[in-house]
Amino acid sequence: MGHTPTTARGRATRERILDSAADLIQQRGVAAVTLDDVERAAGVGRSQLYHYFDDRDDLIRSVVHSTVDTVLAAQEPLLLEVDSLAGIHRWFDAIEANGTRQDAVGGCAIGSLASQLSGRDDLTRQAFVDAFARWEAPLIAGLRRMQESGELRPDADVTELADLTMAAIQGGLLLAQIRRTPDQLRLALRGARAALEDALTPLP
Amino acid sequence: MGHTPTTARGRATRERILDSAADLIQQRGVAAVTLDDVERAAGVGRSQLYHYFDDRDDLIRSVVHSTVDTVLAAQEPLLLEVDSLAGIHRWFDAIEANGTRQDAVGGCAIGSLASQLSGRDDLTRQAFVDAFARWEAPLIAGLRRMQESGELRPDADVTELADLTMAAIQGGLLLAQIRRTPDQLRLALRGARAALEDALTPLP
DNA sequence: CGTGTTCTGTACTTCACAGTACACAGATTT
DNA sequence: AAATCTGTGTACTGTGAAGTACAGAACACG
Repeated sequence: MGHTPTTARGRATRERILDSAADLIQQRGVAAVTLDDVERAAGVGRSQLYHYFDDRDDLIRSVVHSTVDTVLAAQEPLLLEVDSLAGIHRWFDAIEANGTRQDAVGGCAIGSLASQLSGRDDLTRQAFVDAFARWEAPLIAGLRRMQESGELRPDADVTELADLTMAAIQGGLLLAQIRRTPDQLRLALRGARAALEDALTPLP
Repeated sequence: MGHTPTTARGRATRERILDSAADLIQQRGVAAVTLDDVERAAGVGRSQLYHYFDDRDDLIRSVVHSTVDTVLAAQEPLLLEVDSLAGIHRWFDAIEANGTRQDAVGGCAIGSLASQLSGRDDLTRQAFVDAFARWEAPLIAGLRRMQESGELRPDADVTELADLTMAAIQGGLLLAQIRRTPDQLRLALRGARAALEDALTPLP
C-alpha cells in the first residue's frame, strides 16, 4: 500500500501522481505507461513513487480504485433519480452527453481498464466485478421502486434489465472508442430503452 | 511483413507461431506476452520469429488480422442466413452458444484486442474499424433484405439497428468476461432483440 | 531554535526482453 | 552430387525500464 501521506503537501503529491498516471493510462493504455512517464507528468522524482506506492502494480491498482471512485461519484447524483421512465431518460441523456465530450471518446474509463486488466489475476478482476456491482446497485434499486409503484410490470426481472443496460453502455462506449464517433453510444442505448419500455406496465 | 513461407513446412511453422501467439494474447493480454513465451508455446527458436515477422509489432498486427479472419469466418455462414426474424434468432442463439463455451468467457477476441490496441496508432485502430465493418456488413445486408420484403418497417434505419446489435454483443461479452458468467451475453442481446422487434412491420 | 519525521532529488544497479549474428540442416533444382 | 535456396537452433548484445541507496530539503513540534 505504500505510505499514506500525513501532511497536506504529501497528499497533494500522491494525488498528483495518481491523476497523472490515470490520465496517461487512459490515453495510452496500461502497458504503454512507464514510471518515468508518470514522474515527468506529475513533476516528481522516483523516490516519491516508491514512497507512496509499493511498486508499479500497486500504483496501477490504486489508479483503478481512484478511477472507479471518480466515475461512480460522477454518476451517483443522476443514478439516484432513476425511479421513473423520465428519470431513466434523464440518466441516459446525461451518459450520452458525457460520452459525446471529446475527451471521453476514449471509451468508458472503467470498461477500458477492465478489459486490459481483468485477465491479470483474480483479485484485480474482482475489483471490477465490485465496481460494476456498485454502479449497478442504484439502478437496480430504482427499477425496483418503479416495480413497487406499479410503473414496471411485476414479473420483470430488474437485475436482468440492469445487466442489459450496463452491457449496452459498455458496448456503445467500446464502439465509440474504436470508431471515434460518439453517437454509437446513443444507438446502443436505444436497445436498452426498448427493453425497458417493454417491461413497463401496459397502459390501461 | 517478414518472409512469406513458400514450403509446406514453413507455412506450418508460421501458422504455429501465429496460433500460439493468439492463444497467449487471448489469455494474458498483449502486454503480458513475451517473444520467449511465444517461442516456447510454438516450439520454435528466436530465428523463426524474425524470419516470418519483422519485429514484435509486426507479429501483433499479424495476430490481429488472423484473429479477425478467424472470428469472421466462424460467423459468416450464420450471418448470411440473417434475412428474417427467425434467421436473426438463429444467429443470436449461435452467438450465445459460442459465448457460453468455457474458453470463450474471455470475451470477444476482436473486442478485447480492440480495446487493448486501438489507442496505439491510427493504423491499428483502423484495422478494427474495418473488422467491425466487415462483421456488420452481412447483418446490414440481411436487414435491408428484410426491409425490401416488407418484414421490416420502411422507415427503420438498418445501419443503426446493426450498430446497436454489435454494441450489445460487445458489451455482453465484456461483462461476461469480467463476471465470468456467460449468460450476461444472453441478457445483453435481449435489448437488441427488443429494438429489432420494435422495427418490424406491425401485424395487420 | 533544534531535533526528529516526513518528504524529495539524483544517481546507481539489475534484469528481462527485444533484437542480432552466425552456423547448421533440409529441401529442391540442374 | 554440387550448388543454392529455404528454414532452424543457439548463444550473444544492448537497452529501457523497474527498483534501490542515500543524501538533502521542508516541515512539525518541543
